[in-house]
Amino acid sequence: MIENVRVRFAPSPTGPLHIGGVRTALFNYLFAKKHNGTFVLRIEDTDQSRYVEGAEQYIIDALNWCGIPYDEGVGKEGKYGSYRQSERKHLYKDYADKLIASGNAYYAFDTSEELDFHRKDHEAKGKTFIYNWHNRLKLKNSLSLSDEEVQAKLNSGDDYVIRFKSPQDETLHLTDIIRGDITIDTNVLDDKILCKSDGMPTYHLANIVDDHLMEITHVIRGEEWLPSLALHQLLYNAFSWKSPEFAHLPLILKPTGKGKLSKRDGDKLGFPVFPLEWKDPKTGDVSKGYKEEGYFPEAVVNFLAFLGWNPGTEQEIFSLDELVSTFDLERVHKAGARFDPDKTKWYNHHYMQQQHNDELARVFKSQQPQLATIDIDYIALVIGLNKERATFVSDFWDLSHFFFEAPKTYEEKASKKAFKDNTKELMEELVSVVNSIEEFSVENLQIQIKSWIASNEIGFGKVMMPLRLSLVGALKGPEVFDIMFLIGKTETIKRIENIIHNLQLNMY
RNA sequence: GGCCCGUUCGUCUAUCGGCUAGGACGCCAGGUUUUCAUCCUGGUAAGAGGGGUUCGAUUCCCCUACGGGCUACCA
Repeated sequence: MIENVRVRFAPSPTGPLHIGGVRTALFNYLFAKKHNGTFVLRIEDTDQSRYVEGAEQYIIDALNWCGIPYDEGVGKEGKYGSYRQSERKHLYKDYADKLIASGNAYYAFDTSEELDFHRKDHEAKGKTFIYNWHNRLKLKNSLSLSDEEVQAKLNSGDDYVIRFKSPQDETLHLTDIIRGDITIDTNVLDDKILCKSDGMPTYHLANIVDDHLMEITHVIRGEEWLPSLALHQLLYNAFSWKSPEFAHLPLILKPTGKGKLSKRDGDKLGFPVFPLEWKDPKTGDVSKGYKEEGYFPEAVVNFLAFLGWNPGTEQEIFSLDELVSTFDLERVHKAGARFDPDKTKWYNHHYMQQQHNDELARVFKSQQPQLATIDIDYIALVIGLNKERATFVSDFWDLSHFFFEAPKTYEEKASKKAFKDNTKELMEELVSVVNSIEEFSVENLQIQIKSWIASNEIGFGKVMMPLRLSLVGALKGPEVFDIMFLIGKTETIKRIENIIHNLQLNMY
């Protein structure tokens, strides 16, 4: 047990939270809970131009739906607030100034156009433009310009950024909990911008300052941040702060093809990429969500936990509590994991079996207009008979519509198989058998019908197949006797008579 | 292009120098269910390639190949 663990999930409110983001949040949550620590949600909204209305609330809703709520953050203010970086803006400038004072950062006046030119110019010559030790004295900044010039520019209100002065000729030894030791030559690092010309900090500065101020002990984030680790470590060193420990999670990749999982993959292959449905406020485009598609949060969490992590045993079904006690960052896999929609469905089918029938009935009823007037207890009984073959609540109608309405047609292929010369006569006899059953129970139905078939040496298939067809309209569904019992004696007879009527018309 | 990270069945993965390479999803077959599905049993299928180190390498090292990420006044 590690003491006083504080971790954070720090998304940017630029759109709906991607399923990969949910997994990052989940691993943070699991690690925090495992060590009786605190899970913080911090909103990294330093880029006003990318801010999307509703995204922040979406993130909060998504975490809540998954059952991995944060302990501290927006709306749950603790002693480290505010938890929105836009509201912490005033903090960062002081820290940037400290870095300038200590010689670890400097002002730079190069315009975006000038930098673009340098990049293109280098590219044309087959080189890469990196703003760092080897050319910073040739560019416009407080290292190359005289103090007077710098002061004049600052006073006149010229745009400037603050850059980190990355060191020369050093070898950095970094440690990642998942990947072990990583070695970096500081000469390939560039002088990253810490403060933008609009006065806002970039991710790098805000992130380090906030993680320090919020006393974050472990930074668990996606692998896309690995290249920034050196800079971040250097920043901690420059401030003489103890850095947290780092763990970079493998990325979630497309089910097929190249690259990381994207919104487009979900559209193309027909599975959600977001936990909740999202309507883009600008375009009006709607993206599917796991919740709305009928996934249970337990299934999503269980599946996500196994993308990049495993317990080392053969157990694959884990409740959130079990995950908390079993989770271990050391067991996180290093390589990216392809997303597998089939396995998600398998998990959902599993968790479907654990749902209560009355709760499923409630959801089913609310989704299906035809069920508006049907008694909820009856629906729950139907659910009980069909649950094991359902993956989603939305499967139930196809699976069980004949419990609510008589079949209107009989499946052609099944009819050919079921209807023989004497079927009409057999069904007529069956009606009287059914009619004679006083106490209409599954057991009695089974006993009476089976003994009638046996004593007349009819052959089970000749009765059971047309009977099923009369009740269901197809050769599928639960036990016939269960169906007969649930729909009741009157309806059962009505349906058998209906098939007799159809046979008389020689429709088959 | 440069830098960093990675590479076991189609997919998710186990193995921390002894392997007849295990499990799960998917797929296929059989059984149960006088239906369909579920379920059960079985099958299919893998350590990128080449060098080392070692009595012995999937496991450790190097090279190559391939994959991924980063390379913005985005996070």
